[in-house]
Amino acid sequence: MTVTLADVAARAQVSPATVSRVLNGNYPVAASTRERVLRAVDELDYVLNGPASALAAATSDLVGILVNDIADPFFGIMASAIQSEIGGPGGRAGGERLAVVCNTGGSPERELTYLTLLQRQRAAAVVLTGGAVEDAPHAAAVAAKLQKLADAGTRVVLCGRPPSPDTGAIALTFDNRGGGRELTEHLIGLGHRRLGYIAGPEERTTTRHRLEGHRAALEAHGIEEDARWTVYGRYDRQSGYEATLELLRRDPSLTAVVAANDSVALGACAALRDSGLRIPEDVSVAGFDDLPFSVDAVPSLTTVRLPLSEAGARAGRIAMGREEPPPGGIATIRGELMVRGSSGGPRAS
Amino acid sequence: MTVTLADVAARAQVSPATVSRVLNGNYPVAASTRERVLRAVDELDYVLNGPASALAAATSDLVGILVNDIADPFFGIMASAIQSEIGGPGGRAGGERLAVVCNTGGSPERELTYLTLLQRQRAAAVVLTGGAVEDAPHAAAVAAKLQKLADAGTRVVLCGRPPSPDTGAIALTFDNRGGGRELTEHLIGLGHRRLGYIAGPEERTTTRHRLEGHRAALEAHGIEEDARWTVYGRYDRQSGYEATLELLRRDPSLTAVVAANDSVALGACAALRDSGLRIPEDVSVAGFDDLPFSVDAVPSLTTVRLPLSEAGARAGRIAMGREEPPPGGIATIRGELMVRGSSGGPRAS
DNA sequence: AGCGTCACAGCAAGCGCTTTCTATCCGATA
DNA sequence: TATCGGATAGAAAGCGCTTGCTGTGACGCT
Repeated sequence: MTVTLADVAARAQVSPATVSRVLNGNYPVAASTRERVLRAVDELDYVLNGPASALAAATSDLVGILVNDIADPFFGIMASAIQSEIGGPGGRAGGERLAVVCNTGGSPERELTYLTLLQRQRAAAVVLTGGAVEDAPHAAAVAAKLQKLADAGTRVVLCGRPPSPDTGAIALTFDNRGGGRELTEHLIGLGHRRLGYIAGPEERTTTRHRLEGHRAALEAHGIEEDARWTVYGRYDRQSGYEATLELLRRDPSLTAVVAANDSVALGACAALRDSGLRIPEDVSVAGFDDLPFSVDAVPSLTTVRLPLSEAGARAGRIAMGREEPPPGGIATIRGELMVRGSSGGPRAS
Repeated sequence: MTVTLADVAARAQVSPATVSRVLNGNYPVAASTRERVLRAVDELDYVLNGPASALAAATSDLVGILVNDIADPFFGIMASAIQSEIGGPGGRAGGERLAVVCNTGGSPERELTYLTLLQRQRAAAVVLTGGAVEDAPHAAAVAAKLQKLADAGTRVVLCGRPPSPDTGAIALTFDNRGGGRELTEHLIGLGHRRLGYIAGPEERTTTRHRLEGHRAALEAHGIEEDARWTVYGRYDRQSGYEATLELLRRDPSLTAVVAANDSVALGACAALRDSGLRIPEDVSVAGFDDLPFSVDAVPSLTTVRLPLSEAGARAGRIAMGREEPPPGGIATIRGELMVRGSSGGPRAS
């Protein structure tokens, strides 16, 4: 039924071993033999059996990429960059590898299950993107899993995720705290003193770090934060919309709204507009990430640019062993403040 | 070193066969035995060897999803929906399956290579999303590959892609032509007679179909198209920006610009604004797809909504054999015209 | 001429699991 | 009580490939 190595060997009049070696190309094979084999492969339209070779060689060419939400460009961009370096077809490196993008939906259980699935497939490497969940038991479970993967020879890279100490995982972390702080300082510098903050899900590291940066900025400038000024939500537009209405309800005198990310900021803009407020004349808005659409918003969004693509590419290269991991296995990647149209001085109050 | 089935068997005092049966759960195993085995699995922290079981069982639990550009929400949304039905952790269906999202970057070669890689892994199913390339040799090569996959028992589903006759592939096709026509008719209905069109890459089916719809509308209303009114580009914002400037240069009297998709439309809006034109007072703009950000654009984008999520979910279910394929293996999915702020009557000329 | 050296090619032993077929134990049936 | 069939468990034969080790000529060297 299906063509096997043996069939090719028979046709090329060589042993299966030789065919295997031609296909894997890491053993001397005479040119004439090689050609004969390749011809047979071609004629029989032979396709290697992946599982069989993975079993025999005890390695696989799968690389897992875990993302929270594949529909979110934040992850899409990173995944794309990672994958471009993983190889896959078109990648520079030989040895075609299959990049597996796994959508965890932000769920800790799914994350764990995917990790197990990848472990089961004996993945060559795994890249985890995006913030982690702070829940201690889960964090421990994930750490244990990463440890195990690393022990089994799977290279583990965290991209845009806090380091996971003692697991052998390389971490490329975004400086969310620093970015958050810089962003809020920018607004404070413009004269804002009453700033609302729309945070992401409370249990995520990214949420906490950005918020901490925000608060550090407030504190540094002697601004006492009002508990009403922070609302938690999700990392999506709708959440931003609703949270903004809530903020406005709690304190209509706010002159700026800092959002957990750009999508949230967009929702915030919509809510403000629907409430009859102008941006930035009445209320300034700031996002985070600088996703492609942010520059197209009207007004364009003041935000913190994260080098998603660069970070992803680097993570991919490290995962493939094509780049030295950073010293200590940890690198912090800074964001860049992008001042645009959505932020301005506060209205006279 | 690594724990194998045999180790578990030894520990549970049963044969490897029994362990396998417990794990796969499709053979009667006494409750007490099962429990003993599961305990051993737990204690040893055993993880099944995927390749080995795939080899022995001659089936794998990998499902491939091919997308043109993972960083583009159009594909991200579909991929997400497909994956949610594929199972993966959290999916309803048992038998966890690993969804593999492959980024072709729109390149025919990569598409083919990924298909081979998937074939090599003996994927359980493959879903191809997005338009195809029209290039005949390549189309034939892909068709042959799909045929082979289908023959090997891999379920093949096309989602948002034209049917591939005689390959055994199920097709859920978007009615790009109809949508394009409806959209342009809307603009014509508003009084526009001079409409620019920013198409996607010339060799893609999606591009052609949408353009055909546009032209059909023009023709139906007796509007003769000026060759200067069509510009080809890519499916991204920048392309829309540049193409719009080009259109404006060619014919400043245009009163509407129809874009290949929403991203392009956003670029068009930016270009128009930068050219000092108001939307829709001076020039109306229309997009296609209705991606999430379209409603947030200012003005919000008139576009054709494609039920990406629903289509993806359905494709996923069909791929998993959990839903009947449509009669004839082909279903056409219609878009829905969403009239919003970016389209209005033409300026008095 | 004799022998060590290469450069290749083949043998065969698995890799870790699934699954068919067979053996066994029991309660049920006559 | 002898027989049977159902319910479980085990033995063993692969699944298709990789790879360490073992030939085997051909060549070059002394």
